[in-house]
Amino acid sequence: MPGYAPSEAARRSGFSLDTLRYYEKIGLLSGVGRTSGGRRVFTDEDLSWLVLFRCLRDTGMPIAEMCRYAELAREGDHTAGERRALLQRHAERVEEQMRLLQRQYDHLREKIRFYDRLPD
Amino acid sequence: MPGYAPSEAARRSGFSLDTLRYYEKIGLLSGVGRTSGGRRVFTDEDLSWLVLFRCLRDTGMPIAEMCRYAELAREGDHTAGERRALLQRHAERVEEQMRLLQRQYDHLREKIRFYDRLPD
DNA sequence: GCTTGACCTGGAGCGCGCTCCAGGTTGAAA
DNA sequence: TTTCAACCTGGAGCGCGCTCCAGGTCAAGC
Repeated sequence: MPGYAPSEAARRSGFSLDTLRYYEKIGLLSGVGRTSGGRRVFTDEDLSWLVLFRCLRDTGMPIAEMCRYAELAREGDHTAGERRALLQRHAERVEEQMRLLQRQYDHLREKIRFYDRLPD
Repeated sequence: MPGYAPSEAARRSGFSLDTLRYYEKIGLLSGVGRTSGGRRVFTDEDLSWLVLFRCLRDTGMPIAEMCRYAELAREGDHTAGERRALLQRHAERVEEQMRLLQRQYDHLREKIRFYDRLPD
């Protein structure tokens, strides 16, 4: 079990130190270890949670929903079905989001082409 | 020149009444006409601006940048090059955004498949 | 032992993009 | 003529997701 200092965890996860502390404060990330002096020590497992949070945030999941997911995971294996369903619903929203983004990107490209057809 | 009531403009653009007023207040949408009684009348041109704003918002452009674009447009034809460049830079950011979204969507799908492989 | 920089906590503050409210006006339909 | 929903203005408030700050502690290197 290596154990990472806060700055290292921040670097690896892409979250700021403040955000890591914030995630712990709101109970999204829980059970982060401490040194005898009270400093955080992040494990590989913490890091893999952070990787997941990064994925979910980048795809637009609200923090409240990530909290719900984390809470379910803490409750144990019997919540696996509910967790899967939560991710599945989110994935569908992401698909919709990707379609919208593509559609609006196409409009944007067309608008740019309009400028390209302009004289001078 | 048809001319649309606020509620009709809201319906057609997908923005709320408050948002339409807000966009006018901050100078994003300018020169919106009024009836003698002071009520807004949106033209087809206003509507096509709103369609553009919808496209830019949906693709994540900050409002300040849309203001900049609108301001350039008001300055006249000689700013066409700058406007094109602004949209082009935005389009590149959108491409990056789409790549990230796709990547994280793939991770999400993989995570869901992990649940699918679970017993019961 | 001293310095220094990384870290701690609790809590306030912020930037964005709206959204809501109070209190008043308008205008089309009945 | 009356009604009443839609609209007006100015300004306050909000939800989100951090971000910053003060005031202090810890620990590695000199």
